[in-house]
Amino acid sequence: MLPPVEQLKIIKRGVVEIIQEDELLEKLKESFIKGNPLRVKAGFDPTAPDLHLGHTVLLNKMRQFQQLGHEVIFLIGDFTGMIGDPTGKSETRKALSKEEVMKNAETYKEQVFKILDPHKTIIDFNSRWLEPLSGKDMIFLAAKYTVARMLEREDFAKRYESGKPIGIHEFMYPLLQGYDSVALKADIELGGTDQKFNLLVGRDLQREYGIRPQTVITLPLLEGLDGVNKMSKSLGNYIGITEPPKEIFGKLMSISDELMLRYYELLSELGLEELDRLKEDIKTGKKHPLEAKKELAMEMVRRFHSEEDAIRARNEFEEVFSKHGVPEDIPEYFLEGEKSLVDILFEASIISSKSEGKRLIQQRAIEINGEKVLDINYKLNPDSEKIVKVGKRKFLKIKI
RNA sequence: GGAGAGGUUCCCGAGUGGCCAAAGGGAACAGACUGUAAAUCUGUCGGCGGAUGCCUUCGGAGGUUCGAAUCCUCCCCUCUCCA
Repeated sequence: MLPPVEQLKIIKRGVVEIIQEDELLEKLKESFIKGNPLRVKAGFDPTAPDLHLGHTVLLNKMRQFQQLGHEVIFLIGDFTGMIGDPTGKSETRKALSKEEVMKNAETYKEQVFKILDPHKTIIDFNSRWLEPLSGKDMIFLAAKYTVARMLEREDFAKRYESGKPIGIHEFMYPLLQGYDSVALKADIELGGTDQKFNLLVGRDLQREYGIRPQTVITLPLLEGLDGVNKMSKSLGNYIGITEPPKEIFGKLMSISDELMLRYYELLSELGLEELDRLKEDIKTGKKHPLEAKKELAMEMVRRFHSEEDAIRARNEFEEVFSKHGVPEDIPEYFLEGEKSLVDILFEASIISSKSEGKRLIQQRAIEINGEKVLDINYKLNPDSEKIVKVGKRKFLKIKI
C-alpha cells in the first residue's frame, strides 16, 4: 500500500470535490496503519442496460481505489431502481418492473469488468437490505429528514417552482440511497456532481444511525455528444461501451474539437504532462485536431474492444468519410423484379417512410453507384449489383 | 371537501369554430462549407402510388355543428391556493 499522502494525491486527480479532505486523509492513515482497506461505495441505477462513457469516469476512479488496495463496492440500486429515481431529470421517472431491473443489472455486471478488476469488486444489490425494511423502519427513516431539506435539492426545487409533479416516493429515493451507506458502512462514496445531494444525505444518515460519516467524492459529469447536456441514456447523446467499434469510433469523430479535449481530460489514460503537450501541439498547429481525435477514438475502441478493432475502425472510417468510399459490411437487399427505389429503401428499413425517401431524393441525398438520383419515381431493375448511398452514412447493397 | 389553472405533433410551446397537419424554438435528417467535425447558412421535418386528393393526430369517451385542437357533457391525469 502506498503512503496515505501519496494515495490522496492519486485520489484527488480529476475529482471535483472531496467532503472532507482532511477527514479522508485521517481515514487513509488509519487504514494504512491497521492494514484495513477502506470501503468505497458507488451506486448505479439499473434503468437501462448500457453503460456509457460517462459512467467510465466514475469507474476509472473506482479502479484507482482498487489499485490502491481498497475495497470497492459496486452497488446496483435494484430496489431504488424500481421506485424510480428522479435524479438529473425534471420528470418523474417511470418505475421499472422487477424483471426489467434484474435484466438490466445483469448487463451492468457484464459491462463493468471491462474496467474494474473482477477479483477486487464486490457487487451488491440494495434490495438485500431495503426489501426487508418494515413500514415502521421506513417511517423511522423518513423522520430523519424534512421536506424543506429535501427541497434544497435543485432538481426538486425547480420542479416544485415550475409546477411539475413530484411524487412522495421520490423523496424516499435520497433517503434510501443514504440508507445504503448506513447498511454498507461505507467509508467513502463516489458519484457524479449531480449526486452530491444524495451523497450528503448518506453522510447525514450515517451520523444519525451512529456510524462514522462517509467521505463524499464527486466526479465531473461527462458532457454528451452534443457538448451541452451531460451524457445520458435518455438523451441519446451517449457512447455505450458495448457499442460496435465502428459506432464508438464514428461517434467520437463527430464531436467538436473543444469537446475532444474535455474527453481527453476525463477519459484518456494519457498522463497530465502528455495531455498538456497535446493541447499545446494542437494550438501551435503541430498536431492536426483530426489526428488527435482519431487517436482518442482509437484509444476508446482499444479499451472496450481490441487493438485490431481500433485499427479496423480507423481504416474504415477513413475509407468511408475521407475517401467517400463504401464500408465493408453493409445491409443487402435482394431485388427480384423492377421496383421503385423508394419502396426498396423502405422495405430495407433504411428509411422510415416513403415520404422520407422522396424528400431525401429531392434533397439530392441519395445516390446509386455514385450517381445522384433525381427522380422520385426512380425504378431499379435487377440487371446488376448496385450500391445505394443514403445521406452520409447509410448504405444498401442491391443484390440480384 | 372547496376554488382556480392546465393536459397540443419527438421535446418545449402558440393556437379558443373553418385560412390547422397545427406558429415559434429545440432535437433530428439532408444539402453547402470543412478536417469526418464543430460553428454557420439553406432546406425538410405525421402517413399514403407527389396528390388545389385521401387517411391518422391536439388526455379519453360521447355530443352540438355543414365543419371541432377550439363549443357542450362525463371521465382520467397534473399543478396552485384554501380546508
